Amino acid sequence: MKDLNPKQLEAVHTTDGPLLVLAGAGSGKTRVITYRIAHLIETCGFRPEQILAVTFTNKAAGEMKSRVLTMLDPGLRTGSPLISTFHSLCVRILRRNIDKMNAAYTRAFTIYDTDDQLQVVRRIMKDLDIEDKSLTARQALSAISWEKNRGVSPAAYANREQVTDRSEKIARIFKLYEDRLRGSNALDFDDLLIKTVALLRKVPEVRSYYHERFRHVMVDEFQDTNGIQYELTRLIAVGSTEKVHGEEKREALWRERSFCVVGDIDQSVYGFRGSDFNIILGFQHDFEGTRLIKLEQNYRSTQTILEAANGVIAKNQRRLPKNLYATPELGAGEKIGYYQSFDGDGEASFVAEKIQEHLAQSPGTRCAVLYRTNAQSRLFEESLRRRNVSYNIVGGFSFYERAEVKDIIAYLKLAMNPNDDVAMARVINTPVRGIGKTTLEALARQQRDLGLSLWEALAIAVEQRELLSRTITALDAFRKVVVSLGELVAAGETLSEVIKAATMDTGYVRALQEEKSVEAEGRLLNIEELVTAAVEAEEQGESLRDFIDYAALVSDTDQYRADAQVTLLTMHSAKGLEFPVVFIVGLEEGLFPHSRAFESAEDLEEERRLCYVAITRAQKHLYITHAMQRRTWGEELPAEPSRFLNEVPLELLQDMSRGPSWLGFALRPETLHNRQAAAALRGEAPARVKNSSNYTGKTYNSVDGVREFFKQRARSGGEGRGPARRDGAGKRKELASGTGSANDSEFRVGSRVRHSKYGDGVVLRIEGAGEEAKLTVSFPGYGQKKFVAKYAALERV
DNA sequence: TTTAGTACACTTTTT
DNA sequence: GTGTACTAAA
Repeated sequence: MKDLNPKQLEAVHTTDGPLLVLAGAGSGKTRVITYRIAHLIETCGFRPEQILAVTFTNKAAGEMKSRVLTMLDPGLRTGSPLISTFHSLCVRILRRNIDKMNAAYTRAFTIYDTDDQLQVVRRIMKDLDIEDKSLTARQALSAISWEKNRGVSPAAYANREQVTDRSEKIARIFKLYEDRLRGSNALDFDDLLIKTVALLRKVPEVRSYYHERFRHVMVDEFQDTNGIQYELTRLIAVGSTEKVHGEEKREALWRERSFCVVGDIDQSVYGFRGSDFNIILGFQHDFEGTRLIKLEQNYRSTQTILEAANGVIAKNQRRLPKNLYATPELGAGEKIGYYQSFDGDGEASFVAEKIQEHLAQSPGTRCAVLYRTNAQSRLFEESLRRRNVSYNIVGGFSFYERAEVKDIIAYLKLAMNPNDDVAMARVINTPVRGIGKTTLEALARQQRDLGLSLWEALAIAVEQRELLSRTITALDAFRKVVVSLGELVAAGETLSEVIKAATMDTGYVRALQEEKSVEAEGRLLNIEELVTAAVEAEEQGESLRDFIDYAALVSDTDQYRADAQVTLLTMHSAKGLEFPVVFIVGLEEGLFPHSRAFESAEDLEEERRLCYVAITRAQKHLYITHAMQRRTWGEELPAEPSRFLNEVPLELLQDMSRGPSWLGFALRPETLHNRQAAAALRGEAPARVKNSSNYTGKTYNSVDGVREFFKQRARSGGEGRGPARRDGAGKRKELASGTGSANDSEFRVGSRVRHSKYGDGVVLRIEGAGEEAKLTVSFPGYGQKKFVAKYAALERV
């Protein structure tokens, strides 16, 4: 405890009553939580099981768990505190108690991820014949989720005052969606929280069990909680959601008990999924006698980086004023590197080069590239790969999202809950068993008429024998496969045995082996990996149930490895992490801030908080970059510099661009004058702040500057773009002007080429000519791949 | 019924 | 650029 400052120490030592810790970025928040847990166990004598700490991501939970475990005296480690995400906490509670609620669910319930939910909605829309483009399954689902999270039932939604054509459709989908999930004994991510809250409210024994058990409840990243999550934690910590009146009652409640929430409204970046930082603002009001502790000493970043972060966040209206003090020993630090590139490739090259410099100068330095959307990662992957810099990427596609992995898991889900319609629809004909569209439709019809699950409909179909005998045989074979898997589970077979049966006895692996294609090889490897993961989980004492739940709740963010030299990740995933060297890329209007945030001032402020989060990840070196044009949806479009660039105090920036840049323009005296005038105007008219036009006003000058710059560029021919740049537009022009010939094709049989994913290979065959040509390329280790020359990112070596 | 080929939508951010 | 959903042919 000696290395804590007085404020941190106060937070650790406050062990009775409600406690609100406002922790600025880099102020040692996780440290405080872990020390506090250790203190409660080692000094106050609470048993580890009496402590609950809730986080939002598995990553944060895992990190906290391991830090607590290494800190605890091994002698006192009789059990471990429950450190978990909201969702896994709910799964845990529901698996033990959901049947006590009498709500048609059993403890064998299945969890539906977003993909499963979409399948359900798509099917419903098909059944209801709602298939116009104005309402996509995705939109319907997000509307439903929004309503669910606000406690609106399908009936209440249907009876609302304003009924539009759209809302009427959604109401019908909503109703069926809930029915079908219930029929499949399935819960979606929202349900996990909603049903847990309902359970704790309805069943006093369950509520008091958890209330009595957890004497100390802690919530990390509290600014990201939504109403339901808040309710959940209150039900556990307080035993009710009522305000506790009267000094005496409060004292009785808080004796040897605490409710500690930690957060920072400037880092609230999950508004899109319903989080509401008004909850943190109202906390003291909800709990009389709340102890408030502010952690304002930043131990992470240099003075320069902090000033940049403060400069940006100061532009937000909706916030609590806050001071974040730098640690003098860390010094002012280097200026912030600014780079304007011609396009996305140029940006990626700059970043990769700088990373190489840093790694050469001080080997072992951890670098991170932060972007707004996952789609941006590709260019950085390519440029790093070209330079042989190994990297670690967080997000994108997860292992558990791969088709073959989901297939095997669907079999396991069916073994435990054959009524899981989504799982059933997924594997009933995988591998192919001759159960096609017609048969499925027949089953679906019966299902609808009799109100059954797909599984029950199948059993009846087999019995009635009204289908072709060949079909009946196929259906019965499938039924037997699932039944025998179910028997294994019922007999208490081990996780590894069941998963082996799910891969072998279903014929899944055999089908892949017979395919003998490269893709099948890859799938087999993934299945192998899944089995290995299951065996390892079993060694950790996990059951099949645990394993499946884990697969449903892990996100891509969890793949983060702290030891990697270079990490590529979104700004959202970067929350809670720190890196000596940080690149924030794609600072362009429409990308960051994202165009979806343009409509409302609130959303823009959330984007700005995201910018604040991104900047404060940096410890020593920070770079910000933007491109003059960027490829979106395959189209190269001009991009305007982000308004956030203008909000960083410009004197903190050092221009590393080749040639003239936006920054150079912004720093010209007359421009500066305009900026100051604009700033003064803003200061005089604070009432207009809510108007979003105010935001565009700030970048107005700079936008003009960019146009000017573009004009100049057109005349002078532009900055030095890399000679290796593949310019799709240029090629198209050549073709159009009639110069296209066989010569036009970059490739010949025998050419050596490089692909971003498969590495170096040799062209085996070319079909067609020019950019439409189809190339067959052999890659050592990956086999043969086919590409269309126009689309494949193939480079000649 | 299956498969190959093509059209098309996709891009916030996460459990 | 990429993955999925639909369509046409076998």
